[in-house]
Amino acid sequence: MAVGTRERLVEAAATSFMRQGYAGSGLKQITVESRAPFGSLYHFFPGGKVELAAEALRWAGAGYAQLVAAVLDASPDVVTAVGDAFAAAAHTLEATGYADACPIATVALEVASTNEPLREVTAEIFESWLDGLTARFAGEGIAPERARELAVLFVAALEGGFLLSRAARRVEPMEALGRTVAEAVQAALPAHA
Amino acid sequence: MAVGTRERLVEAAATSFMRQGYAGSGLKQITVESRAPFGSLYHFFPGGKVELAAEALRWAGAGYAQLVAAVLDASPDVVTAVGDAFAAAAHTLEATGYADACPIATVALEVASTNEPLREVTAEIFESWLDGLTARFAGEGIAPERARELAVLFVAALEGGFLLSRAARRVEPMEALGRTVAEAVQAALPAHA
DNA sequence: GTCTATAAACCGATAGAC
DNA sequence: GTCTATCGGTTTATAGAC
Repeated sequence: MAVGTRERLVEAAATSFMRQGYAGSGLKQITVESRAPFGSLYHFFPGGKVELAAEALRWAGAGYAQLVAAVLDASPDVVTAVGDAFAAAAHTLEATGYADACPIATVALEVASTNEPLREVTAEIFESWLDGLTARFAGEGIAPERARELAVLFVAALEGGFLLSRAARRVEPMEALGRTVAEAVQAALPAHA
Repeated sequence: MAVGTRERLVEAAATSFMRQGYAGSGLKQITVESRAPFGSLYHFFPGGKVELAAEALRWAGAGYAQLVAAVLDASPDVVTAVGDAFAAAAHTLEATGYADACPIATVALEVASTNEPLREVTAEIFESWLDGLTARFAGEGIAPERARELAVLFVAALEGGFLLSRAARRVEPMEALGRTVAEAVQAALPAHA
């Protein structure tokens, strides 16, 4: 088999959760879009919706981390790279009609006070993102505590940018954030004049 | 009457949407918590869930803007004020078990690609917040374009801070953002050395 | 006009035939 | 292990009694 039923279920679930949220996504619809029989869902995920969501979030979270890392790796200096990451996010928003954004955020806010197992999954994903970015900034000679602060700023601004730009259907907030976050990173560099 | 049925419905809806999201909130539950007969909901809001949500979002959005403005007004200098706002948000998160955060964000992400009327309501609320903050920063002698960028940074970082802190159930991200955003405002002040 | 009862559709989840 | 039929419960919304 090229792509198994199980993988199609995870992918369709991740897309549906990103665009419609957790409570707004129906399992029926996910199986239809996966071209999977409804019963197969409970064959592969005996834990039902929560187990499927946990796997979809982890899969999408790892993919998004790779995507951001690739954009950051493409630029030689870290300040330009940060600006490019926000520009890439803005471009993706425009290209997809403001549908493709963070695959974790909507669900994370929904489950933060209502579903403890899924809340822990989203916490692990965000923490892994922050760890990777902290190491990257620290590799530029920035002190660890400062590198962590910049990583938090990067992720929070990106998430806030998705929120504001999707609501307004304009990329201006995301573009403005690219400038201010890049400046903050610039100011933290040891070689900063 | 002290507080009318209609106002209780709006308040209960706003709280439910903030904690459980739009799709995750049931009208039945909202009427129970409002101590309102179910039929009264459609008496006051013939447009049903969407009309109730639009009014609840606008009401909560205006209230949150007032809350933030009060915190910012309490401090004489704007840099301290920005730090205080993030500290206040962190304190509220801890005091409410990470339940009381932004009353708009969860719904805004849910409806951004699925409900055009409500998406427009969330866009108007965010834009009113940004307008108020832009005017405040401009009042400090910061150029309009720069003031707008700082307003976007403030709101995006606050929203990203709610997301990261609620997921992790730790206030460290929100506190770190208070420091970095305050620094960004400091650097933009005309009197900045 | 306030409230109860219920309609009609959909939800997550399961049983069981093949 | 693939797939259908359906369970019991909940959803939004409405009809109609009082």
